[in-house]
Amino acid sequence: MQDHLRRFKAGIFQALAHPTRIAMIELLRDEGEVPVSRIYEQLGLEQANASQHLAILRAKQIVVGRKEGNQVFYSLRDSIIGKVLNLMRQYFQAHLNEALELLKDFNLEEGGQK
Amino acid sequence: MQDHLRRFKAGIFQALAHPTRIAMIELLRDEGEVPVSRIYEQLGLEQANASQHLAILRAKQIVVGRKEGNQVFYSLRDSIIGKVLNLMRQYFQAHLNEALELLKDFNLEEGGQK
DNA sequence: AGACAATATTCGATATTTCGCATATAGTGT
DNA sequence: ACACTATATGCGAAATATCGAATATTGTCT
Repeated sequence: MQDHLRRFKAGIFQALAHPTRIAMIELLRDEGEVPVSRIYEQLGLEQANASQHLAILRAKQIVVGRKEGNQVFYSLRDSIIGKVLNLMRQYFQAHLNEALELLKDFNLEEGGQK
Repeated sequence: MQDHLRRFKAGIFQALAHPTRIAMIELLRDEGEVPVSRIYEQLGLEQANASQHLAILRAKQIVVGRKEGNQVFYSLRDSIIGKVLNLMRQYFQAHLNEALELLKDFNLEEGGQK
């Protein structure tokens, strides 16, 4: 019973657990409602890739799409998600030093981006 | 530049994106500082599995361990993470109906737990 | 209906995550 | 040093996530 709830929450976090999707959410938070083209152009993504990530956000209902003629306009469904990202920014700032260390490690591990 | 920051955030969310780890964080939020044994007994986990999940939380510095004699006591490093989970609960409640639909789908897909 | 534009879905390859089991490390007591 | 307890780590298998390329869907215009 409790576990279902936790799976639900974990699912939301999973949806947030990708840099591209975070960028998308931040974009929607800042710009309101935008067409898909705006999203992948702004973020420099392949159209298909953007659509896949949007599908994930849609599946978790973090984002909603509104069809208008040829295009689909996306927006955040609930400002709470935006707030979560704001809290994360606070968190990041609160631990800036450690975060920088972590970043260094990340980048070392990966060498180059994929 | 921005991307590093997003990777950092995504990494944190990734760490939160597992029901077991959410349970752990909620336990620490509610009980303060507890030894590992308390964690895996309370949550019904294998000792090794609990330790692996704790390692992940430790790597992201969401959790800190304090050695005392034979045992290691864990606690949340920053209450902001607890707040994030609280926000998530708000989110869950705000969209209870849709959430229930999602849960149904989840459970259908999986059939049984793994 | 046919051409075109915007978005979505499918497929296959590669990478990452998760688990259980086995083993390793570190601290305590004799 | 040895046994014992608490916690951590390494390994291999199965599941999941990610990407780019190709294709499908849906809407618009003529």
